[in-house]
Amino acid sequence: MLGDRWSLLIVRDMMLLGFRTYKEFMECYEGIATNILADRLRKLVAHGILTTEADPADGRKMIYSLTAKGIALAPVLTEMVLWAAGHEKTGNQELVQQMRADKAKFLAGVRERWKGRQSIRA
Amino acid sequence: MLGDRWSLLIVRDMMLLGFRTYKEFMECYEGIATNILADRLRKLVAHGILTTEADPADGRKMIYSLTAKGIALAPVLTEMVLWAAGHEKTGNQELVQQMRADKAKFLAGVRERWKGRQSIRA
DNA sequence: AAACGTAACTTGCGAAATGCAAGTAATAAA
DNA sequence: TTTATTACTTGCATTTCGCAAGTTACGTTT
Repeated sequence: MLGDRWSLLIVRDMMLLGFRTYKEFMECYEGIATNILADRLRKLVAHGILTTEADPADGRKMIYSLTAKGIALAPVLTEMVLWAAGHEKTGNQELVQQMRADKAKFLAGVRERWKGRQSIRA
Repeated sequence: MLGDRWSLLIVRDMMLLGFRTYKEFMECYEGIATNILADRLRKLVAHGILTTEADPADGRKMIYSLTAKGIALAPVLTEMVLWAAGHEKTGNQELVQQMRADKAKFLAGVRERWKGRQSIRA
């Protein structure tokens, strides 16, 4: 269900970088095909990890949100980031430091930031 | 590097179910193609997550072992199992109970069980 | 209001990855 | 010495993917 090249990256970057729109994903990932991005977003919604809603401020935009189930992936992603930081060359050392310094606090922060940002339709 | 359908399952089942040989993986996973299994094992070795060595007791067998880098994936896999258990229908509730009851103890147990079982070539 | 730009897609096509069936080589068991 | 087992490889059809080029709906500029 998350066992492909892009799905977890999408969730990670929503959670850690605050991505919310198609365009943000498209511009961030080199190599992702636009049909694949659309497909992955659709599947993540179908699996109850994301929701979509139209942006009230701009009718062209769709806003993606993490559901509770999606936010619950935070510990998985945190451990993955920490593993990668310890065993591979990775960027965003600042984030890694935060995670390492106090994991529980970091996770609480993630959950706090997503409070209220979730769409009504859980 | 782990972003495909099988790699993490292979590591998970080595870690949690004690799989060590090609045959064990082949019989366990429905749908995995034998060339793909060979390819994934090769790539995991190339990435330093596994090592291979001939079984001294049976010349036909190759024994796969987790490296320190592979064992370091334990927290990732644990969080994934817990997430899946909480949000999807999964099996092996006994294991899940153990993880939930005392995560640190569970992880210590995993590391302990793999002590000495690693091949000489780290 | 006409023209242009932008966001989120879909479609078509060649290339790469995958699943499946059928080998093969080395070793072990009968 | 024949048969079984283990760990693969090879060939081929199917599926998935990356890339380029639309398409549709909306927003912005003039």
